Amino acid sequence: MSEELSKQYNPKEIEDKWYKYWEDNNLFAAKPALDKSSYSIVIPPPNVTGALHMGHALNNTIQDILIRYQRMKGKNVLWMPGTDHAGIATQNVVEKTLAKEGLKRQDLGRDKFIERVWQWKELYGSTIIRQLKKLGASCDWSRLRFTMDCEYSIAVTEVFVRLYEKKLIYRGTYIINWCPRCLTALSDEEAAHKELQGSLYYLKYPLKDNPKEFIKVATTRPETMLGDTAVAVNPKDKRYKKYIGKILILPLMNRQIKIIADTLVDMEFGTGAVKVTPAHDPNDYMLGKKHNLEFINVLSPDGTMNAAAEKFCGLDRFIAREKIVEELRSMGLLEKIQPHTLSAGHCYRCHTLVEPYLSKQWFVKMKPLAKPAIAAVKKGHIKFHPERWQKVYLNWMENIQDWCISRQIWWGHRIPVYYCKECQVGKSQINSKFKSQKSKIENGVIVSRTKPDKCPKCGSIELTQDEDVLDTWFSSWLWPFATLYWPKENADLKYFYPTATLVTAPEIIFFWVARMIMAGLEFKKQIPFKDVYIHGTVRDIEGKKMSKSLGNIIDPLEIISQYGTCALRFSIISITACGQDVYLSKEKFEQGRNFANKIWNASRFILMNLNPDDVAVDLCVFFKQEKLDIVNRWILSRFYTTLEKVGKELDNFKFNEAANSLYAFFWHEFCDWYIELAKPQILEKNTQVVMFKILEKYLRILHPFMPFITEEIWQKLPGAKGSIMQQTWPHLQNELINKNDEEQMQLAFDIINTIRNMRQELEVDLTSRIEIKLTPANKEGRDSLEQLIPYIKNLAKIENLIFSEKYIVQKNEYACVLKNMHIVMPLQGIVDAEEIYKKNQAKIDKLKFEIKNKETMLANKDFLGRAPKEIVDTEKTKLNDMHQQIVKLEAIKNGLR
RNA sequence: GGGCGCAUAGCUCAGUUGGUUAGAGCGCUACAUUCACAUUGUAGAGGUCAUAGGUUCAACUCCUAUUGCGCCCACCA
Repeated sequence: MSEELSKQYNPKEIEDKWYKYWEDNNLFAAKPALDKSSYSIVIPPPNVTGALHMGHALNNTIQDILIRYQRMKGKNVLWMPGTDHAGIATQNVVEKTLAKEGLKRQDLGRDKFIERVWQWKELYGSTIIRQLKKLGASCDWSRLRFTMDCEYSIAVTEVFVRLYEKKLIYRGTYIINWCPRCLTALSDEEAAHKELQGSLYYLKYPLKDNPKEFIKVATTRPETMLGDTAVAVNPKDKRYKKYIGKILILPLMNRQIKIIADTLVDMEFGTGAVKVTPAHDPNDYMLGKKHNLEFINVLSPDGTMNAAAEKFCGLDRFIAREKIVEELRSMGLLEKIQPHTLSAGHCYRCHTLVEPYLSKQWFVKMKPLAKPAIAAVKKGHIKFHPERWQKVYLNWMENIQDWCISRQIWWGHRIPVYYCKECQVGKSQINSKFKSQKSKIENGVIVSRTKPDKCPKCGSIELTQDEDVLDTWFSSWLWPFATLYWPKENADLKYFYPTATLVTAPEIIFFWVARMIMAGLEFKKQIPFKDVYIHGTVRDIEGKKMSKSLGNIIDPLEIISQYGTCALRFSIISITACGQDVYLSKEKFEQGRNFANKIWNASRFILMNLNPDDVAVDLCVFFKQEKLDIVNRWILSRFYTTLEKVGKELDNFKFNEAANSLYAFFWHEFCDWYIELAKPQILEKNTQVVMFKILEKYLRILHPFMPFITEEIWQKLPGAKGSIMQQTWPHLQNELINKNDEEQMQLAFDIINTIRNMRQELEVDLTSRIEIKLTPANKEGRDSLEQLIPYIKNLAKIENLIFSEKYIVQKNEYACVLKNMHIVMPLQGIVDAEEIYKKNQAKIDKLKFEIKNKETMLANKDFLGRAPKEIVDTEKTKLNDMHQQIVKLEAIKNGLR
């Protein structure tokens, strides 16, 4: 007898204890074992700067459920943990701390700054890891990786070199997204398009031949006009035909620019004439190349105007915009300003408006990499859950653009490219004026796995490494195999790769998921994972995305300290339908807390009443030897039905349904009915065994969802050996599932509930014991009811239960119809007979209507031909029941009159 | 401009390939309380399944259109 369990579940006291126990006993450790098949998951590495938020909580709970489930099912599991160096984000954070000391990174210099970042990482970088442990994550922490680890860098460099050698990496000058705050190039994915209220400015450019005649152009960014080198019109446009080839004078700059014709120009938009700024707009860049125009860069990297902007030099782009508009207005060259909404890219890290900017960067040619990655998904080698994300993936992959991978920041993997001064090599010259696209730059570029001592061509030792670092995602896309020390082909890599499932959020399908598939196929010649489970976005109760800046965060750690980890995990899983967004409020975690408490108290009750000597038996053997009563048979059947259901749901990534199945079984069947029914016979051996075995097995299937509470209770069970983590997932025992027993019990429950209803309806004292007459429709019904009598009597508080053969209702009696059953109760107190009469009449009318529908359905040849036999049969029995009910209702009705 | 998702009880949402009387949690109402659990129990009220058509013996479920909300992608200056 255990009496040490407190009245309420107290998570704080036990969670850390059990987590430590698991770690101390190496229960998370994964080693290749040839006699077992592997199941591995790589964690989406959180940023080292990160702190646990609800998105992590959801993401990692799902992974932990999968891992713990597969571990118990006998798979050799690996959950690979790690963090991401998060180039720009981390650099920003460290720069902020520097700013507090009044320093800039340039004050420290590159090496010192990077040292500071590493220091910062040592101090704060493991915060998120500690928090993941609070969440119960069962990662193999001995394998913790970081995307800037030495060995990881080897993989990154290897990949760069291989791609370069395959001519899939190239350097070139193109319009890229430039963040003037972070002072770096961004990939297309890192420039998040947002709508903003802007203006459309109509400018007038005078013709050289006739300064009184103007061509009007419309622009949203008037400051770029300083870099205009042409105006373009559509060749079909009648308004402008006569001007094609003529020369305009660019105001403020007094530069001569040509009017060119190109079909790209939309005649409908603006004035139909468009200013062409090849250095500051992707479309204009294309026009510039096509028509051999000059490329004039008028912006500095920090978003101020540069020397090419002459008198506007040094002004911020937005101030310059105002000044230029003012000056044009005073010159009479501003036609009008219209409000205009446009969508423009913003830096995904600092939300600054990015500038399309001409600069020399490194790119990955994506089309050849995308091809096999598209095929892998189309052939079904990789499956998305829910399926709809497959379309999103394919759509992006089929329209993929080259990937700009160089970043002008310091924190990250240095590009493994070296330039030989002797061989006349230029380095990335962002701020240079562009005169010619044809440069000899590729001469003297050395791409090498290790730093070369001298130039292989001329032998010069004057080598400088490229200043830039690689996009963070250029290391993340190698995560599934680089964490296993690729390019070394070791035993771990062979055993655990490819991984089984990737669990992630929709936001990073392009950034990460798609690229991992490409990398896996390119470098490992194998898909990186078989299933991709995309969960929803966590939002607040108003549907807004949870974010620090909006201040609508619910802190998972706060929920953990208030309600416990198990409550957090259970709640968040039970409200996360496959791929749907999650709307959270604090109150939603009460359900998880209440459930944990319910499990706690039910277990406490069972343990208080348990005789340990009785329960040390094998359930199946016991079941075959003993003749169990229907209540015990029923709950066993229900348990195994639930076990089967939960297994299927987990295999199909239906986590919320699995959680709800577990919840409904335990609370509404095991506690509400079984324990209540079993109380009078709780000391009988049969009940002891069944009650205990179900609790013990149930704890195991609940464990992946609620690891701490199940471990705590498990350890208190008599005969418990080791951790619940090490137990096997219960085997399905089909012979214990008995649908007939389930139906019988359901009938008993219905009777009990009906009697309770009748008492309430008739205002009969609910505590008093009364006498009830039951009229089963046939002998079988009667036989099956006889074994249920004690239970029904007890729960429905019936003094005496009499079977009667006739349907006749006496004068001071009231009756109800339940399926093919007739329940008669003596009338007590004052009851409005007329009202009951009317109610019955309404029921009869409704039934008649339904009978009519059923009859036409059953008379229909199409239905009989198409519908499965089972359905036809059940429909027929239903119809029969209905007819019988009508008869009985009529009898009751007539009795009342 | 293209694509996707959502609309079901007062609120938040489930509902597997069309087939019981459409479910859960929270909230609300009534009753219960030395009994494992008030973080409880029993019951109740509350739904024209967004709207309009169509397919079908049968539609919350499939098709078409409409409305409202949300998300993603896109070079309209």
